[in-house]
Amino acid sequence: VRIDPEKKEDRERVAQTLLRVTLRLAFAHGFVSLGLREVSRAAEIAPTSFYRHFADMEELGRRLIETLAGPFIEGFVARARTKLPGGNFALAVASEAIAGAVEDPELMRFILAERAGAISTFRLAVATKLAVVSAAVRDSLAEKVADSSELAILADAVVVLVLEACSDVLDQGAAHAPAVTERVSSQIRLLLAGGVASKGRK
Amino acid sequence: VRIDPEKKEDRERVAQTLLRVTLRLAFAHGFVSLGLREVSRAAEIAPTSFYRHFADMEELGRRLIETLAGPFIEGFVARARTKLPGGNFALAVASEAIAGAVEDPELMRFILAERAGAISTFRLAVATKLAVVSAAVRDSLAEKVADSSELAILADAVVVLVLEACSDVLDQGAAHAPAVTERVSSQIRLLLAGGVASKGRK
DNA sequence: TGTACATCAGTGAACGCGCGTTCACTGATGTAC
DNA sequence: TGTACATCAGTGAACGCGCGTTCACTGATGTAC
Repeated sequence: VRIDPEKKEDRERVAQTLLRVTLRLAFAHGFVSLGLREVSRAAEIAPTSFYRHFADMEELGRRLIETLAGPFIEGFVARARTKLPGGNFALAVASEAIAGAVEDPELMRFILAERAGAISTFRLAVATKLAVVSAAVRDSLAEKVADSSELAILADAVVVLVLEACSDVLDQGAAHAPAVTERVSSQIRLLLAGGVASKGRK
Repeated sequence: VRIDPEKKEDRERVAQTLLRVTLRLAFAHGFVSLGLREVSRAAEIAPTSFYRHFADMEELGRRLIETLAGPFIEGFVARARTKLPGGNFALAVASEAIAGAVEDPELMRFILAERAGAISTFRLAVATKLAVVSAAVRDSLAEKVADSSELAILADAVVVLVLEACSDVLDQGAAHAPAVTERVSSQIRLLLAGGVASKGRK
């Protein structure tokens, strides 16, 4: 017995609705405060139908990270790559990440909140997704910074500053995106200037 | 009718217990997931007694930030100050903050989680407390960095990096505190090297 | 082509449970005079 | 000193409510032959 592709699409659509609706509700009150019934109600399905898609809210949360947060993060890394060559990749990542935060604030808030939240499995899963960004920044700096241990801490610092900028944009509104981008760009430039200078010293 | 100082102490002790117990439970499951009955049970008082101290969980949360998080943050700024003069204040803040995270992981997790969490009033309140750190770092750099706008973004970047280091220590355990301190110190040094270098350029 | 059977998303009823909150009461302590 | 009264933290009983979960069922669709 094979699966009808049309039915599969329907099923997938409901699951996506549950994920999206959860992000919307989590934006206001936080993911951990949400219940299966609250989410089902907002998605306009019966509470019992929830189980056709997820075993519980924890699994839904894991799927949020895997199917939405992961691609979202990889997306702005990919877009930053298309800006090369000829630019500073770290600055491109910052600007693309901020654009992502403006485009999908609910998803960005979820990533920021769970990255620092109390649920350790979520923290770890988000950190794993963000490691992609850190690695990409590291590669982009490999030519400019000789010391490989310095390379890693520079890249990680860049990622942390970029995430902080995204958080600022969420709090201050999309109108402040240019100012926040300018600010984080300055921070990254200063940081990298230090890294390059330290190479020069050697 | 005046208040007996001894009774006042008793009352204060119960309130402190509620705050402490909330931090302990929030460390595991997150503050927003906690209920008044759960907290009261852990504090070994009747659920109805909760109302003698706080109107609801939200007020308890606000008091956590005001009476525990605030002094905690001011504490490591103050300790960093005593290390001066003769040292780099930003590095002292980093090392004292990490020491604070090791000493009181539950409070540090609460600060980190609510700083990035979904409850906007908590985010704002925590940000206000952390602004003290940023301002202190800014003052300490005033002599080394000429440009005052650069000064502010440098100080803010330092604070963000320090908080990230605290988060790393919570996740990796106190044993890694020296390594994490070393790492964040390097990041701060590179950042400040860039700041000082940019001053030299002008 | 028709018939019997399998799969599976969605559902309503029902369950036991823990929640936040109100209420009236207790008992220890302090104040007035 | 004694007596009457005020304050106030703590409590147990009780409430209505929403929760997560189980269950048996429906109906649409796909497969076997």
